[in-house]
Amino acid sequence: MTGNVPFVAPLPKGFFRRDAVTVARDLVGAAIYVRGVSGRIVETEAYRQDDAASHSFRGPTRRNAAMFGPAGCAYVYRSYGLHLCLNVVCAAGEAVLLRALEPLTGQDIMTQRRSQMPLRQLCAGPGRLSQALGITPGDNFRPFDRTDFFLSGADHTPDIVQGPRIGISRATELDWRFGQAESPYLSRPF
DNA sequence: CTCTGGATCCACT
DNA sequence: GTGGATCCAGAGC
Repeated sequence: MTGNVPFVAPLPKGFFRRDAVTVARDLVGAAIYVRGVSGRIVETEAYRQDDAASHSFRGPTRRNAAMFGPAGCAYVYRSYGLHLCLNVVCAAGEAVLLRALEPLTGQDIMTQRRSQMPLRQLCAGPGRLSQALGITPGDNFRPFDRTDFFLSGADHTPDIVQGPRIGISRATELDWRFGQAESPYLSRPF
């Protein structure tokens, strides 16, 4: 296994203010730092306003307000009444769902938060990822612009695979799920 | 106001 | 592979 050393490469200005599909692809291989723990992003999904599977499809509401806020901020929502899911806001009404990480630092903390789950499953899924990172509803709207809440560019360009998004019932024909090829930390194989 | 169905995870069979 | 947990936003009346 390689790449267990954290890296920091600030993303270019305007990186997030783009099409969510482009950002979703470009975030594979990037790293996320949240309050002392970090991971490499190995799986993402894009959601756009012209996309029947997106929370933003029918325009701004109270829940999806962050999706219409500044690019580069978090959109956090509760799923199935239990889990939290973490997105990064892109262009207006668009966001990238972070679906899986390869744990980098703070593995002990993440393991504790995740009830001693094995490394491979620590961040393999949007709810698991949010729990491992300690994301709360209070992180909704939070900009990724601090050392303890940050998104870094990739330290190398991984091979990318893509396919249909998971767990949706509309717009299933769109291949807007992106992953790092052959990563053992994916929520599901492609 | 009521009703429905999730951008999920986990335990169990 | 299946079903339960758990709850609230959004839609419709």
